[in-house]
Amino acid sequence: MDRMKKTKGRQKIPIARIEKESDCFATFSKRRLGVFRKASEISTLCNVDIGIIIYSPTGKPFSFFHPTMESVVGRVQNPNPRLVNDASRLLEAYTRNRVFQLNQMLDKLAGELEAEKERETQLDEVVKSQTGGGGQGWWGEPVDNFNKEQVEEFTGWLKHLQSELVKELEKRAS
Amino acid sequence: MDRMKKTKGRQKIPIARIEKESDCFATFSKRRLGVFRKASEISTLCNVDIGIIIYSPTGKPFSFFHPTMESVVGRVQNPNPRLVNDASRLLEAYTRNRVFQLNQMLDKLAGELEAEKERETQLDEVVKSQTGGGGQGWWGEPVDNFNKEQVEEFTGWLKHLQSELVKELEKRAS
DNA sequence: AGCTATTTATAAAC
DNA sequence: TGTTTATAAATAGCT
Repeated sequence: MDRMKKTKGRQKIPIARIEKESDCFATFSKRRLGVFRKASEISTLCNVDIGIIIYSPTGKPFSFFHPTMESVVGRVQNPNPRLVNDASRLLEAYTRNRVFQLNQMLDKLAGELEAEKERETQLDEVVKSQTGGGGQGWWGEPVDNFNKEQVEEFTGWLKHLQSELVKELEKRAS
Repeated sequence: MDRMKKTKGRQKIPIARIEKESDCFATFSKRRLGVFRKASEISTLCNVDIGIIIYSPTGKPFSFFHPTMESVVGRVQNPNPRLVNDASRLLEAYTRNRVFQLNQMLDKLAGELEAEKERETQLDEVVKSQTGGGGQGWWGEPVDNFNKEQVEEFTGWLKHLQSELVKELEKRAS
């Protein structure tokens, strides 16, 4: 016997702007996850790097990177890096510095709230060892004085620092 | 009467590295299109901006941006497009994403502090300690989203730094 | 955040 | 690469 269908099931919709706001938000949430899942799958299946940035209807940014932002942007794993990627690395330096600042500010503010907070985090160690605790950071150094070793050190340090920062950020965000 | 089925149809596969190269390539082509189609759909349906960069198994980059790269990274004319390639743009978007999130956390934390004045003083201190009390460089700017001047300044800085780094890398290669 | 009926994506084979 | 087919997976409309 044919019982009443519980729902209409999935319906075909035209690929055009969804005007009703609530429907639009709902669709965005579901499909964003769908896109990220597909991205994750292809990166696993084919062992490729992928990065996605998407802004919600309210303007909030969401991102997905696999396996890491660095691998997508910097192509560190690429055995034949091209010169153009160096621009990416430099942007990465900018990013890291920027995020570093923000972390410092977060520390400062959070410290005001929680009084004596433990200060010897892994991140602190990394930063300390790099800045030498003394003068200005690496960004204060004139570019012209870069030599081979410094360039290598620089990129290696960025790589390391980035992973630490990302870890730290994830921790703080949760 | 049941006739022989022409094909097995779609089969379930585990989401794990496809070892056979030809299968991997075929899957990549199909799924890359699938991801881009999904991206296109969500951007149309919800009128949102999205950017994707994906590298093929052979390392070739493919990108999808809607409606334009500029809109995704939220920035206008770049003086030197070659300098900042797709990956760099995506990185910048990532930066924005991070900065956005951190700004939100900062706002939340700051809201729990009482005086706005006090907050600004503290931020100022952090910035000062960052820059060694001296410079007024872009890295010393208060936390905020990029504005036009910053972007231009940064681009100029990047251009200079990149040319220097390229020189170094060329030296290193010879 | 769940539930289905249905549409859509895609693995296999050509 | 492109096409077909049968089945797996995603998701629109409801709750």
